Amino acid sequence: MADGRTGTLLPQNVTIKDVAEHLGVSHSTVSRALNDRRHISEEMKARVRQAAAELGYVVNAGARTLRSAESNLIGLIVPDVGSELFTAAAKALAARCFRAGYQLVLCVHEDDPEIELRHVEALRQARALGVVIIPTPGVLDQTAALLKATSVVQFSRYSPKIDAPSVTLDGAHGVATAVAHLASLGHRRIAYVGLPDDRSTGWDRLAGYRQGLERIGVAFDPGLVRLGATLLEYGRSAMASLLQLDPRPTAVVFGSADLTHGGVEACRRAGVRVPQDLSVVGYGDPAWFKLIGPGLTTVAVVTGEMAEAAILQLLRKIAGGPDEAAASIALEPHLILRESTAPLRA
Amino acid sequence: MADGRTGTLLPQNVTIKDVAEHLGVSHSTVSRALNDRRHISEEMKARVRQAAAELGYVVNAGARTLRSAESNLIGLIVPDVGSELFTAAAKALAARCFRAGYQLVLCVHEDDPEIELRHVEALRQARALGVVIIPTPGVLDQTAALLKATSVVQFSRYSPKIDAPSVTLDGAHGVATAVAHLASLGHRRIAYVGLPDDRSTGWDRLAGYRQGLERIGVAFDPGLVRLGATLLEYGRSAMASLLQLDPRPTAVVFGSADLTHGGVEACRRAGVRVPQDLSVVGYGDPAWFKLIGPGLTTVAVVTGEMAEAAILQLLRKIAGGPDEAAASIALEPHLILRESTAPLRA
DNA sequence: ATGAAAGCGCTAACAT
DNA sequence: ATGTTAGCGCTTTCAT
Repeated sequence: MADGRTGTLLPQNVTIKDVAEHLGVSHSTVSRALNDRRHISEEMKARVRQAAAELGYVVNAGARTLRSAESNLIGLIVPDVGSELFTAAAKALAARCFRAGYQLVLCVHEDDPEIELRHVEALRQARALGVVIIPTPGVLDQTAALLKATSVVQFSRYSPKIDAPSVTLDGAHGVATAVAHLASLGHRRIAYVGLPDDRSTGWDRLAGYRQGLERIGVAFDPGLVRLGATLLEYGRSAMASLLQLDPRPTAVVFGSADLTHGGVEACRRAGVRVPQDLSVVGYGDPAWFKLIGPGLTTVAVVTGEMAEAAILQLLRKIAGGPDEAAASIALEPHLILRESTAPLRA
Repeated sequence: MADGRTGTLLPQNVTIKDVAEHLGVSHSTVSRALNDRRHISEEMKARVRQAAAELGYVVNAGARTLRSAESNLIGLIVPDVGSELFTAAAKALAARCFRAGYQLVLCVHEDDPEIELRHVEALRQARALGVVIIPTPGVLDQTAALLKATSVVQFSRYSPKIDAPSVTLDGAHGVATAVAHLASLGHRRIAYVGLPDDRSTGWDRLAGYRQGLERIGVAFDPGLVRLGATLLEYGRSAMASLLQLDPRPTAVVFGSADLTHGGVEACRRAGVRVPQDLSVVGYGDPAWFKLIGPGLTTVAVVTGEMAEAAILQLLRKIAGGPDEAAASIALEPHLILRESTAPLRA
């Protein structure tokens, strides 16, 4: 009764055997023809292709995976899907994967280690070939263990638990440069709004802030620092609270694009003029930063380059087997000077 | 020699047979235990789970797919990965898929129908359960045919070739409303910068522009219309050329977020003040639109709602089989009034 | 150049 | 409650 092969409308289950039967040949011949193997006549190849097309044959990737023990899946594991960083990574990965015949599995963990684990499990189950991961701050041991069986590259963030090379940004350098720039304009009360220091990107950039201050001989003042993870909203509230201070900071450096976004919003709401009342250095460089007020001075992340570097590392690892050596690299950000910073006014 | 099962460092290929052997039971018992089937003692379940964990067993999704003829893969096919729309769709889909135990395959076609086809082929090969697609303007027949074998929902754009319901936005309504708003401020020379009319989103919004003009009794003037697809750059150049006109338009409506972005940039470069010299209505509402100048008046797309609607449709189709009826729906955008439009000056 | 047969890892129908 | 067996669709020996 429930025979999938009768004339039910959908030609769902056409297999290599059906094609073979249709042609009166063996199914291995069909396989050879379709896969362009040797020891098969051109004529047969043509006939098989023809028949396959007519019958609507579609190779079953699952069966192939079963035989070869490897899929064509590459996992992209990220905290969220709206960030500049994600966009760059996804864009580069998508293009490269497509060209190489891989499929890209998108996994969003929202900074939840449990969700992250479940994604990694699913990728292992699917015998994913490789993984690009922006890890959560609290990667679980089990996650790290599972990841060992695959080619992995850490992207943007780095977790020491995960035994895989990383492609990151030298955030410390970026933020230190921002502080130096502000100092050169005469600023001394420089605030910092950044990510929590439980993640590599957080402590890295915070360290840069401290280094920057040290170099200009200004003591670190915890009262001028705000760290938080809810990004947009936190940027708003942190900036608002800094504006309450007396004396106010004369400049502020942000540690993420979303925090910058929130901070700028807060300034606007409070009627604070940038850069007349407050100099601002953002972090990251979404295309719209240049449209904010007179254009936002910012620590520009070379997202495209980072993404390309990560993908190339991954593809190399995949091609070279699990032992392919691969070094972690950290790219240098650079300061883009626009109009949101100005000399300190007496 | 090349025995995967010897003590090579990676415990790659642990199968249920290995677990069974380890326990001295049959592999079907292991399967039952692992899948929580009936007719199996709690004790055995526990022993099997324990052993599986110890040996590092990971189920082979490929084999499972082979048996069941269905994978747990859902395809998301989109033109690009940076847009507000994509972000909304990916976010909603990712969350829902995760909860339902599906994996999300990201496919980027860059508006190239050939690439689109290859993605659809790959998804068919992988026996994807369902597909959410923002189709290219020129969907190929073969693509449409392949898509028939799967549960599909069209998102944002609609292609008549594809036999699947769509969740779109009533762009005509949105743009017409924008025109009406400008007319109420006294504007008559209202320009339009939009997408090419080869895609549903293009002609739809253009139609809205014409309707809007008609209602206020202004003749359609092709000289005030610019249509292009390269988005950001086109927005810039189209706006620049409109600003050359004599007499200039006193207001402009955009037909996409990226075009808006480019257009605003062009205004800024040309030293045109918004809204004093030119009233501007954008399209879409990325979070940063409110930070542009005094805040951008815009046709707000309810991306979140759209995405949710699309996902729900898809999940329903997947659950209900291929014959599950599903109606196309078009959501209403609404105008968000900020400060980029002003009464016409004499 | 082609066919026959085995087996990848899993589930499920059918014994016991 | 557990074991035996077959078969999903494919690739790949090994025969012929």
